[in-house]
Amino acid sequence: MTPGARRALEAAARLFYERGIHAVGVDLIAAEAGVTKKTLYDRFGSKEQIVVEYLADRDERWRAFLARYLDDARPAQAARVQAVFDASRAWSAKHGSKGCSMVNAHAEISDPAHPAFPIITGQKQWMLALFTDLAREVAPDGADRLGRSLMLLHEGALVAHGLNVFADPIGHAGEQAQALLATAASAEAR
Amino acid sequence: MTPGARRALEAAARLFYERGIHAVGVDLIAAEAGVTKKTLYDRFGSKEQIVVEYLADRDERWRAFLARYLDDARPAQAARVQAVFDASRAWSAKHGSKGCSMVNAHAEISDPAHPAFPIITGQKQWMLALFTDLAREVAPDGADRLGRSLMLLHEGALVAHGLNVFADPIGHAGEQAQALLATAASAEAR
DNA sequence: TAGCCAGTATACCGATCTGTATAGTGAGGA
DNA sequence: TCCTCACTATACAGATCGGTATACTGGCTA
Repeated sequence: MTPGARRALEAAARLFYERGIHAVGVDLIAAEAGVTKKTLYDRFGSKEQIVVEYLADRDERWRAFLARYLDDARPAQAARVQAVFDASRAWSAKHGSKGCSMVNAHAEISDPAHPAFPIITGQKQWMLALFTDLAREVAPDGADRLGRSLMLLHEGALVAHGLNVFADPIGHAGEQAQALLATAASAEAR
Repeated sequence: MTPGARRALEAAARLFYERGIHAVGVDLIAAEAGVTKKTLYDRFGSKEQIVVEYLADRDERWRAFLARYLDDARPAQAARVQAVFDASRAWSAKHGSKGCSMVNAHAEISDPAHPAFPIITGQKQWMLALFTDLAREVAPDGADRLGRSLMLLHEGALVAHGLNVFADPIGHAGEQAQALLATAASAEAR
């Protein structure tokens, strides 16, 4: 990716997240990135493609960001579940608090045939699979149920954080997740 | 509200929810409602005001919709918590499955000074207060914590439902909520 | 009968939208 | 030296944006 393209994608990412996708025009992206529209269309071809690469890049960065937290928390699975919530809190602190960019993008993209659609749904599927995998060692029999519960707590916490419903919802969700893990583990030990 | 204004608000509500607020223009709203733009601006004054009344109307309708479920479930508080999730599932089935209109609107409204902002945050605050109130009788000491957990489950379920992460997330959240209530009640009985 | 009111139809305003066109600049490599 | 590549600058196209203007119609009510 050329320097101009990189600056453009960074500017687009910031603007899309802060103001919404439809509210941001290509002229503004170009101006904020210090490139011309010509450069934008030479590199990306369309605004839609910029949106796609914005979301794909977010997803990729989040997974890499999370991977470090998960690695550091090995090997206990309960600690690794906690690491997901810790990573989310750190990510939110760094990238702003308007909630999940995938959820927000989904609010603006109605057409399931939109090329960004599989990125959005894929990210959520991946997170569900992650939670289910983490749950499997703690409670093999109830892994699916436990994974889904962890997923709901996590998604709810991101929303509550974005809308500022109460203080530190991600921390609260992490604590609740630990309680869930403990209950599930003792239930299977029976 | 005049007949034309009512049709306009109904059309706007449907279009805003399905396609997003910024993606829908006033010309389209007028065309879909079978009114002219003159009528729109005579009745509402601005697109922003249409957005405000759309969200305020949604909020009002949801509270009335929920109130019937809550009343029918009296007096047991656990049943009333379940009623919130039952109401959410019925509401989603009736109004479409793109998640919470408040969360989606928040994704598109960046300015906290926007007149729709207090409606969005107010709705979430009201839901948190409701869950906390319901939790109070079950577990007086841990009502705040329990209320927040129920809130996270509920919000997470709405997101998961909108993004179609897995089947029937609202039902799953309801079950999880019941488990939480049972645990909290027995913990306080100790 | 007169006036008001909600509505229609149509045309227009300036601004902004995505996207394209032409022309030119400066650096690096074969 | 010559070509390619990334980039700048500027102008413009066609459509749509939110919002306004003028002129008119039908129904209700005082």
